[in-house]
Amino acid sequence: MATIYEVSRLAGVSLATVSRVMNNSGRVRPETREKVEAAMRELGYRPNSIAQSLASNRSNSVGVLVPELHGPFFGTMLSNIEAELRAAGKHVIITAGHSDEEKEKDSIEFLASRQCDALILHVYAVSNQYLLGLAEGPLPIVLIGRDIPEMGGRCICLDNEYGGYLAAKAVIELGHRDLAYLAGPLWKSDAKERLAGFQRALGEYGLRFEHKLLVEGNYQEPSGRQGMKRLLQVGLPFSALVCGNDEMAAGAIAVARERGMTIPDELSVVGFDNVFFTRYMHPALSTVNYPNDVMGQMAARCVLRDVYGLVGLDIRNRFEPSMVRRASTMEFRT
Amino acid sequence: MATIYEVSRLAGVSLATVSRVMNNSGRVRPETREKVEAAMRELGYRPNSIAQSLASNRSNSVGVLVPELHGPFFGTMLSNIEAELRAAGKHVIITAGHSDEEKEKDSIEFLASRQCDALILHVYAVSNQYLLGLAEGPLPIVLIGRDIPEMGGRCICLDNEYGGYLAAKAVIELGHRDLAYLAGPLWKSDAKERLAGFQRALGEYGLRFEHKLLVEGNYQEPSGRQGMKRLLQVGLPFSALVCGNDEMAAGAIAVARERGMTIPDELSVVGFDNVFFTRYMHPALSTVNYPNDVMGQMAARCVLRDVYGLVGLDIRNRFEPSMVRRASTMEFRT
DNA sequence: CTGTTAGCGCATTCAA
DNA sequence: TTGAATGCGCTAACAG
Repeated sequence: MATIYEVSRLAGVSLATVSRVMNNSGRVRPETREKVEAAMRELGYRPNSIAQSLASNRSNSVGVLVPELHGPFFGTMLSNIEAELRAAGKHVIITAGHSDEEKEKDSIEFLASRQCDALILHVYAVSNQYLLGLAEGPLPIVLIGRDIPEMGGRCICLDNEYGGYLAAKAVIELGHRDLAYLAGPLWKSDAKERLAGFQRALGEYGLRFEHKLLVEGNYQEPSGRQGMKRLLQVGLPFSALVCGNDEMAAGAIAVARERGMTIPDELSVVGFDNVFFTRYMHPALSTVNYPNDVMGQMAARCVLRDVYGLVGLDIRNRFEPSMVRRASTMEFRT
Repeated sequence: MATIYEVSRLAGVSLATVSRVMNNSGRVRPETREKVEAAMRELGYRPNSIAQSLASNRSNSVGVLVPELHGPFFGTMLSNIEAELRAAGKHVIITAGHSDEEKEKDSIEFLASRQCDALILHVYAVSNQYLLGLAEGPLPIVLIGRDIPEMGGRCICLDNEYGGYLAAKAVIELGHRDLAYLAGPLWKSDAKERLAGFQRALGEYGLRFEHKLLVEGNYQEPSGRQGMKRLLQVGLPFSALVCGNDEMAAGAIAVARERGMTIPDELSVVGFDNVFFTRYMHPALSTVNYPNDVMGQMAARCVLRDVYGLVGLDIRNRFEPSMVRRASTMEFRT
């Protein structure tokens, strides 16, 4: 690997000059620049970014922490974050926090020790207090999917409560009056908010919230299956099921089908997130759209602007969910 | 941020000693070690990994290049790579190559300039020659999903040909004699191999391969829809459809259903990869299992062993696909 | 067992 | 516009 020193010798200039042409910093006479560039080409020179980082105290890499790397939800988010950052020449270091406080903190430490210039976090387990403390430190952070007002514009989030509201409203307006709810893990703020929105809709339409028809899952498909079984055991009738996310909806539908129910004729089902596979399901799942792709992009732009000083970036912080009507819901019929 | 120098002063020892306790290198008297550790704790010291990398010429990070970050297939692969490497204290830098030669090379340059200790690559577009050239360079690489014999044990791959064979065999043994094939992009080696296996099975069972019932897609769901439409236009009957991957199978099934066909009664469908959503489909998709999770793990172990010198790791290079029979296939009936 | 010393490859003053 | 000098924080001989 050629170093800057060899380039400078071949070009007959000093280290500093080579550094200047690399970074377009300071004035360099065009002819000198040419000489240097020729030397770089001849040697196949590639700057050592580690050394650059050490000298400039800037690593050009941003750490990203999401709950999981697999699964339909975070993949698209990561994809957009990477694309946006990569286009700006920044590296992405990715870790998974597994919704566990210990692991989330561990990941953050991990990324921080790697001298990331900024962190993009989608975390569940760590407290707001912890995050605020972190935000006061020297390492800039941007949050996705979590709203902490004190953090100013450093949160990219969705109105989950309204999403839950929309989901309930969608089936209520189809005439359903007995709704069950298959919640995500209620210690997670988004799951709790979605449920709250659901309950608000019931209230607005004068429907009673039936506690027995609320079951808590963990956002995974198997818990959707389990939850559906529990709901059926309750013995109370319900003609519509609203789910905390799409994966649980998929599980619930599978169980309903095993029990001989047809969807949507005997049961309308609504998911949440609008992950890609909802279109492949049969019937295609009605769900609440979560624009996690552009939200990922916005988080990336946030660090591009705040940390790397890029200007003229279009950035939005708050997003509204929207209802996507497909085939898993239909009018209530007795 | 406290530096090693401040720690050494507080502990009343030299830089070198602090370095030794950090890296467990060289003998250090227990009491000295204690003093140093106490000082580190008191200062909340975290080593600057950039500086470590520069000094040791080792970045403790491995670059990973996959075609896409989203989608069901690579997510689980990445997840396992990250987990395995992370457990060993290594960082993962992820980029996407988008099956484009330019972008793949670009990504590799990108990762190399970041001083990765090794690269794990799942690439389609770059040539074997290019990869062999790369492998001769100073940067160790491990390939997933691609077999280049000259690379020795540095390939983790699946017998795609056999997978295609199994898929065809599965429906043939159910009595189907008219099979259609919805291929992946045939310039990709895995797509080509899967098709070859399919054809071999036909031959072994004395069936003729009908060119008109071969359609090429691009591994994405919309191309599955398109492909299915094209197949139906051909006018030749077929009672079974074998697909190059699960996403295309999902698209094909959607179209079949729009045309009023019932699956599997009127058409048996087989996918490939066994991605997670095949279980959520209705009917659940019969498919060929691709153990990309453990394959990712094995690739990670490969670099752990070859680059970081870990020993005692269980590593397998070649994997066999297996048929997963679910509900989308059934016996042929006239 | 511990301290001294010399870089790793580059950015960045300050002079010239 | 350019060059010389200094240091980023740490590892790795080498010496003691």
